[in-house]
Parts: sequence; C-alpha cells; structure tokens
Amino acid sequence: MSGPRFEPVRTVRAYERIVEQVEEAIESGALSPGQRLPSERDLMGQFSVSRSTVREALRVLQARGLVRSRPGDPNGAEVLPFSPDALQRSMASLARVEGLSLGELVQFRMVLDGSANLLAARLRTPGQLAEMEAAIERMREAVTRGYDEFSAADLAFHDAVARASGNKLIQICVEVVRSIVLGLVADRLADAPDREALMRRSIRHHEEVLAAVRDGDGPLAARLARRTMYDYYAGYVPAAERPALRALLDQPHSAPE
Amino acid sequence: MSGPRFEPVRTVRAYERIVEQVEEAIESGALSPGQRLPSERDLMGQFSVSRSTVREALRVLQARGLVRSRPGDPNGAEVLPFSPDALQRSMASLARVEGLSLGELVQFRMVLDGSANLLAARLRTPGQLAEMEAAIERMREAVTRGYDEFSAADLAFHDAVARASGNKLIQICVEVVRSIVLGLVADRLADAPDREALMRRSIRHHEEVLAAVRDGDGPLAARLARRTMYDYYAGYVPAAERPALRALLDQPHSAPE
DNA sequence: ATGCATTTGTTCGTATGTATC
DNA sequence: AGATACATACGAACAAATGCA
Repeated sequence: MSGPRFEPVRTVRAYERIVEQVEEAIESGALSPGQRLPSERDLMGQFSVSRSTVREALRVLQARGLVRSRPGDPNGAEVLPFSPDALQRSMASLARVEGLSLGELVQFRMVLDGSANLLAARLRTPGQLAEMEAAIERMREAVTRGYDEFSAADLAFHDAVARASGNKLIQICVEVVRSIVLGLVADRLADAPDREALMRRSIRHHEEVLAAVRDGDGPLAARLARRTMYDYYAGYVPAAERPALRALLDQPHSAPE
Repeated sequence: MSGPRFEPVRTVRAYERIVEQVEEAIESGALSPGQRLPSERDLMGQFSVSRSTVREALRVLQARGLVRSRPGDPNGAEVLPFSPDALQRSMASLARVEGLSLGELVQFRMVLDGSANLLAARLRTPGQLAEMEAAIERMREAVTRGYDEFSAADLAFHDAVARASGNKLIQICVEVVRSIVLGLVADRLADAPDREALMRRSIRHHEEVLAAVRDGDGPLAARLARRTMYDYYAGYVPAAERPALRALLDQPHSAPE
C-alpha cells in the first residue's frame, strides 16, 4: 500500500544556493585566500539570477567572514583567509545577549589557559620556550613604559603558550575570550591606582609559570596559570562570583561539607 | 603649528548602519525575541533607503542568527532568541578551513568536559545530581534499544554536568564541540562491531565519574571524565595524535625524558 | 598626474509566489 | 474563496570609488 518515501521539501532561497556553492568552493580549496570572485555582473550570468540576488549572497558570505568586496575594485570580491573574527563576534554577542558575566568569562579563561599551560609544559619546543622568555623580558621592560606595552607583552606570552599547546582550537579560543574580557575591564585595569605594583606582581607570577613549563611539570604550570589569572582579575569580579572561580584553584583534596 | 587632530574616515555602507541599529536594539533589549521588525516597506521609510538596502541588511542579520523572515508573513521579520547556531557554524567552519584534526577537537572536549566535571563536583545542586543519575539510568536502558537512544542519553548526561558547572560558556562550548566531533565519527561509532561492549564500558566509566561528582571530589571527577573521553574516542584518532591526548591524562608527576 | 573604463553601492519600479484573515 | 500584505526576485538606472593606461 505504501508508495515511495517522499521527503519534505523546504523552499530554499536563490541566494542561499549561491552561498552554498561559493562556500563549498572555498572550503574545498578550489578558491583560496587572496583569489578573487568574478564580478557581480559575471556572477549574475553564471548563476542566472539578478544582481540583487547575487549581492544578497555576497552580503551573507561577507557576514561570515569569507569574502570582502570594495566598491570600484576592478576585480571581484576577495576571498579572505580564515580569521576568528566571526567566532569572536558570535562569542561577544553570546556574552551580551546571553548575559554572560565577567566571572564566567574569567573562569573560562582560567580553564583554557590552565590547559594550555599543562599541554605546553609537555609539548613545547625549545624555540617556543624562548618565545615565552622573550615575552616576559618585554613585560619587564614595559613596566616603566606604560600599561599598553605591558598588555601587549602579556598577550605575547599567553599566545606563545597557546601555540605551544599544539591545539589550534585552544589557541583561537584563548585569543577570542581574552579580547572579550579585556574589552570589559581594560579601562579599569588601566586606571588602577597601584598599576606598577600590579604589573610587577604579574611578572613574578608569569616567571613561576614559565619555570614550571620549563621543568615540564604540567599540573604545576596549570595550577599556577589559573592562580595568576585569578589574582589578576578577581578584583574586578563581583564577590558573589568569586567562589566559583576559586573552585578552579588548588584545593586540599576535597572539602567535606 | 599642528592644527586640529582629524580622524581617518571610513566610508560605512548604508546597510551596515541598519545592521548596527537593529543589532543595538536587540542587544539593548528594546527588541526582544518573538517581537517583529517592521515590514521591509516600513523599514525603507524609517531608514530612508531603498528596498534592496533594507534586504541586504536583513540578510546580514539573518546570517548572524538574530532574525528570520518568511514570505507571506503578515508581520515583518521575527527577532530570534539567541542560539549557539552561529557559534557552532563558526567553529565548524573553523574546523574545516583551518584543518582542525579530530585529535584537537577531542582534546578540546577533554579539557571542557574535565573542567565542567571539576566545577560540577563542587557546585552541583541535589536536583542536578538527580538529573545525572537519571541520564545514566537511561543509558543503561538504551543498551538493548539501540545506539541512537544511548547517544541521546549520553548527551543528556554531559549536558547535565555542563549545566551544573554553572558556566554558560562552558555549557555552550561543550554542546558545540560535541556535535562537531559526533558529526565526524558518528558513522564509525554506530558501525562499531563490539558496540554493546563499548556501551557497557562507557556506562561503567560514567558511573565512576558520577560517584566522584557525588562525593564532591572535583579533581578526581575531572581526571575520570578526561579518561572516559579518551577511552571512547582514542580509537578513532590517528595514532600520531594520541600522545597529545594522553598529555591530559593522569601522569605520575612529570615524566623525565 | 589625468581621464577613462569598470565595478560596487544604491535607488526605483515591477512582477510573482505565499501566508494570514 | 478572495482580499490583503508580505517577502522574493528581476531589471534598468545613476552615483561613487577604484585601478590602469
């Protein structure tokens, strides 16, 4: 009795088909970063749609960070190299819309940075270790040269650790979350009254982390990294959220209730 | 001599201004999920731009997962509740374009799931503990009822743990990365010859994790969770990548080389 | 350095399919 | 069933920006 199994059809917009095809071409490597798409007029020919449709597709591709187009460019839209911008915007939007608290963001950084240090302690190459040392040296020099340079050197250190972890996903997420957190507290960090003391203490903590990474003691490096992060940011996190952060720090085994 | 400090100007597209304004309205709460935007015709009046420009803006908003529009809808575009879809697409695209290996994804899951368990062990409520127990019970029942149900129950367990961590960012990332990993290995998992034995072993591991969470022993729960994940997925990860995964498992302090 | 041709950004008008009342 | 309002899609046109001869 039962006839052939039909599947429900969903009407798919014309511009979506275009997006799919271009996306596929980029992900398959047929179109690589730096290359140009045909001009809008060519595209309307190739897809046999109107220019408006082509443009809507290009807007979507641009919103996803895959291409960029400028007026007057005799070549078509440019295929962009991957960048975590889209990821970052999604997370930033998540943070605002979903009401992510600073505490949750810092906690996430503690998790990521701790794990990155754990892995880096085991997997680092001598060259990566040298990068970390150089970054700390830059931090020392920056103490007298202002907070901006200090922050840049600090970034370089955490980046080097993230790279040494050997996990690109960790690396990118560290970068994304860091920039969101900084966006939330940068002004307060820069205005801190005892800024120089903060920087010096931060450097000392980073040196301890580096020593653990150098020794290959992953668990220690992870613990120190989490504590460093906590010390640096806890003051900006509402007191009510701090216990959740401390749950990531060393604890004398389990605390019975 | 130096005149007033002029700032570089960047020409900003008309549709971008529209996107900004609508985005701002949504993030500020002036527009909340379920509400409707004015119709495209109204919008072209309010922004005094053409229809095409309005539509390009709507395409971008739609691509970012903020609104949805259907033909024939007597109301305008619908404001959507936040969903991690955009985040997930960004990460999935990241995984393909950037060539993320299965090993890196599994490693990331080990990090997230381990941390979620660590936090859950300290912060869980009795209700959340009951959810975890119920999920494991569903896993037991599902052993004889097929892999799909088992997988769903497994998902429920990890979700309950992630919720109990109290960190929405961890929760969302766990969900996103899990679905990407499953997309890569689902077929191989389903076709495993000794599927039932795998399921039984997985249940045993989950029970151990749950016991640690119940006891409030965070570090133990984290270690067990990472090991559970490793045992379940390591077979699908190329042997060359496995040492990086094992770097996240317990190690007798540091292994001198 | 100046035009020129081309491309994108934007507008307007029109026709068509579709969902709601 | 019909009227209405909506989104989808097309095509022609003009302005602004770019690259190149």
